[in-house]
Amino acid sequence: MSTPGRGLHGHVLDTLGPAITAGEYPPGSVLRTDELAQRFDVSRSVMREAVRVLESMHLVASRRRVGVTVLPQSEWNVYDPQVIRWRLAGADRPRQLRSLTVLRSAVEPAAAGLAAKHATPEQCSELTECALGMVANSRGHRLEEYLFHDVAFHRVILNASGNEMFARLGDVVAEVLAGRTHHEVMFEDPDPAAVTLHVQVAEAVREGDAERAERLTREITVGALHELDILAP
Amino acid sequence: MSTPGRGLHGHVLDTLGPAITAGEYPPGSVLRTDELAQRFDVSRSVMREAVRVLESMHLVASRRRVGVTVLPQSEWNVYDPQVIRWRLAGADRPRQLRSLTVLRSAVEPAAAGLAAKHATPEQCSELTECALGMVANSRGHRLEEYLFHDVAFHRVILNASGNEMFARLGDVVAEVLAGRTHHEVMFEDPDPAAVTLHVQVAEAVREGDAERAERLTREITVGALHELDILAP
DNA sequence: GGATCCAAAAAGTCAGACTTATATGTCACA
DNA sequence: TGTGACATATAAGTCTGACTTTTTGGATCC
Repeated sequence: MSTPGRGLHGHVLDTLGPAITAGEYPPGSVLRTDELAQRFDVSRSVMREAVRVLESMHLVASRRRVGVTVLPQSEWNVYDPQVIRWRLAGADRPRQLRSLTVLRSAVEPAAAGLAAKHATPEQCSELTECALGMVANSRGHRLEEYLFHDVAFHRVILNASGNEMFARLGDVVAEVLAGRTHHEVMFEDPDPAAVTLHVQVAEAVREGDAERAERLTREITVGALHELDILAP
Repeated sequence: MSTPGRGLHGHVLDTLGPAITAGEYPPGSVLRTDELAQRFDVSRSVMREAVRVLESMHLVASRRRVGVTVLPQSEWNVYDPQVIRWRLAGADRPRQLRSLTVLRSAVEPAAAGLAAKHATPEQCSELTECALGMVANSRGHRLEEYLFHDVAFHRVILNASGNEMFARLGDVVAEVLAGRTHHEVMFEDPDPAAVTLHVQVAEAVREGDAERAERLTREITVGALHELDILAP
């Protein structure tokens, strides 16, 4: 997916991270560095590096004479892309998808409004191109092609907002959209209404109509939330 | 502030992190682990742990035969609380405050709307208490006391939304509010209109009026944005 | 000029010895 | 019986030095 096999400590993280975020070790569980090092067949130095990374994500806390304690979910850095990926790969994927979708529905309309004010001509073109790509692939079960343009569309909006915090949510949105296509029930072609809305958002941004861009994007995200309610009520 | 002196590698991070986020090492700069270890007078193992943490924040990338490369700002995990703190402590604090305030103005109204639906009686009480605390300290230059209740108020809203992603922005909001009080020009007492709005939001949440809670909270955040425009146009 | 090979450089890994903080149990004393 | 001081064991933290692996850049050769 992202950066696989960036050393031994990376391999350890790929195993330990998902295990912790999946709740395999309940909060308060204590792990010992030496034992983990043995289990993963790596040296203590490598294991320590892995623990440091988990610590920086606030998944664990390391204390002398105690060990490596697993922290409660409320402490986790849930905005860390790595943590998001681990959790989306795990058991409570539905819960995770929902909370991310709620976040989207707060952020994306605001981003679209700003994009209408700040988008460069290039970004406007890209946006139109993405919307057209969505239209072109909205029928005939071309789900992957549709997804590709959908993700690109939302990335452009977030980037064009000019706000760094918004822009960095591009990966999150991509994960959510991909998750919807790949894991949820999706036999049918995308909702034609949603496709139209994307085209209209591109229009509004091009015309600099912030209010309209925001309102239309809100309709898109409300639709996404509604979809979740239908699939997992 | 948070977890000072959690070992030697923590001290290294406290120096290197702010230096990198402050742009002291331009993107593409190459550092060598051994040299850094010497500079900070720590062993290579400790230095490696620090580098691993910076790497997990996507501030740097470590490659064999090359060294530790500083990544461009666009790669940074800007939602990492540690990174946020480092950047707020640095030179582009104003920019950072602005982008965080824009984020707030997208998220908090939505959170308030959800809070109106999901807040427990306890949370409603807390909210009212906070609002009253703000009123009580809104005059006579009791800025610290006012800030305390203001932060608590917004934390309760975010938590009561029931959305984990929103809830985890409590620390960010706290930093922004604290930053405004401590570093921006703020001779005068808080805007009475803002105080009233907080009281009204507490009311709306208590009454379960989501639409009103959202609208009032939007007014608060619009005010915060407007304030920034006046101070740093 | 281009493909191939070589050597240096820096990160990566490992093993072992030592240090330090601290939770916990022990024991004396009240 | 409870309480405080003290000893001890434990696990993280640190350091060092040797070795491995990957990769870059240049030298060499065709």
